Amino acid sequence: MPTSWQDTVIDDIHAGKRIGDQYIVDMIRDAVLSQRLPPGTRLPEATLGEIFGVSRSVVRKALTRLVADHVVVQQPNQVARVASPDIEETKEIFAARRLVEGEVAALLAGKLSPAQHKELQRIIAEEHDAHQQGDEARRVKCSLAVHRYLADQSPNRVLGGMLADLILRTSIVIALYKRAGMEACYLDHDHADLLNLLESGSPQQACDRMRQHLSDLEALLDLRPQEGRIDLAAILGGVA
Amino acid sequence: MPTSWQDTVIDDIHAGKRIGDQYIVDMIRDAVLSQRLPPGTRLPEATLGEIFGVSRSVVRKALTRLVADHVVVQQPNQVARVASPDIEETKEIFAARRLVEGEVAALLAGKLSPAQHKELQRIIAEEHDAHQQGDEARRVKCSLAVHRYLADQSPNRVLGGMLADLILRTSIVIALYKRAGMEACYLDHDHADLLNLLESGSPQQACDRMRQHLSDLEALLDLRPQEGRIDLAAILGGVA
DNA sequence: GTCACCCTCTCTGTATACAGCTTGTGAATT
DNA sequence: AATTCACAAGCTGTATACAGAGAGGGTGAC
Repeated sequence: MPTSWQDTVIDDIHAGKRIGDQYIVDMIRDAVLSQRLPPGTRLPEATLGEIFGVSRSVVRKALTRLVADHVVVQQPNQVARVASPDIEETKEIFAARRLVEGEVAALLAGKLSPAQHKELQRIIAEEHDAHQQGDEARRVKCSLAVHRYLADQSPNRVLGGMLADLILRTSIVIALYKRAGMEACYLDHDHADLLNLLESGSPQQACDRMRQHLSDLEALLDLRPQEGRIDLAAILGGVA
Repeated sequence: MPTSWQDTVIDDIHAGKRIGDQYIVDMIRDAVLSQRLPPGTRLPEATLGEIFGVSRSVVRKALTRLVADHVVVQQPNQVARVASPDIEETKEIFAARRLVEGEVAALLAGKLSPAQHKELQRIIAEEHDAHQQGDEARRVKCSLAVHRYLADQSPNRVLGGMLADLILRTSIVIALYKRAGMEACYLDHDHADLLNLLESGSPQQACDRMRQHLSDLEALLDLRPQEGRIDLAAILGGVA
């Protein structure tokens, strides 16, 4: 599976890009966000080193940072793995995200610059388009882009950073707990609604709508305490 | 300055403790919390390695983690330093902390176990005692202990973790911006009040009181845009 | 057939070596 | 006296070597 990265990496090297720990962190983060790296995936240092063409020193630094971000878990003398939070932690992540992203929405409400409004509109339009065409991967990417943009544009950058972390962790738990058969987590007009309230609503309205949006998202997951399945996936997991 | 650590470290080694990156992270975190390491202090890898009796590999891992925690800042090819946030970031840290710790207080309100109540009471009593005796260092330690205990006991551990980070960052900015002449940041009955509301108040009341407490704390700082002083301290700084 | 043990292989933890960048110092020049 | 240039020292970035922990498989005894 990481073999598919090889080519990208080689391209980037030829493009003169610098391969360092930042690069590796970005690549892995992105792979987790787009659910190309499922929770529980093994991430041996030597393997990653070969893929990215660097020594273990660099890989280790990248992994340490990813552990701090809660994207990767590491136990002493064991292979690092993509995190796979349990159900309780999942609920806590959503609760935390409601709190933080609700506040970010409130801070942004009524204060969007024309450029910001336009950018959000563009992303949401593309998301809608992707959905129409059934291009699921692109739709997910756009959906994430909406929230990541809000995190980036948060007037309070500390909150913005915290939100960026929570978005990442949310992606992981969605990959873990999305209902089988449910092709996607798509709430049709939510993002457009949200944009309207950010543009012309009160902070309280924007906050409430955001919190509702996130609760709806959480409700699409299957968070009942069904023992077997998750642990199996996580522990036997690998990439197979 | 770090020489004072030497002895502690040697003791710990003889006590059979394992010196690893976790140990170093804890020591530095603690030194920052108790304001023994002022913002801007240089932290060269080799020096830390000698002090703790480990190689740079271990020190580098510890520093990477501290950077992720926003306790230390690192620029390429430059010595790591204790973070020294600017005034704007300081305000953002306080705003974020009001949001998070307010929520934690709300979650805890009316749900304190007898053991939790007792422990908080004990810490607050010791804080009061330390204040009476003019033992400033101990009072600060107790004051921090109150908030750290709340972070630890947060029913939502994700929020708890975020709060722990914010407490650390708050300590740093207090060290940076506390008013000269103002010996301490002590709000006499705030913690006792808070405990009362956590015990018998509504979530909303506890949240509001916590937010107020944090705003009062922020108000004790000197956050006017006075250029020179801070940058001087941070940049010329060192430990001198 | 099953269980226990041992061996091997893989992977991580740590130390160390070397290369390159950055900064400060001192001399030479204007 | 001020300025610039060059050299030297201090530190970081990266690679690599080696030791030790863990997991899995195979073999032997019961």
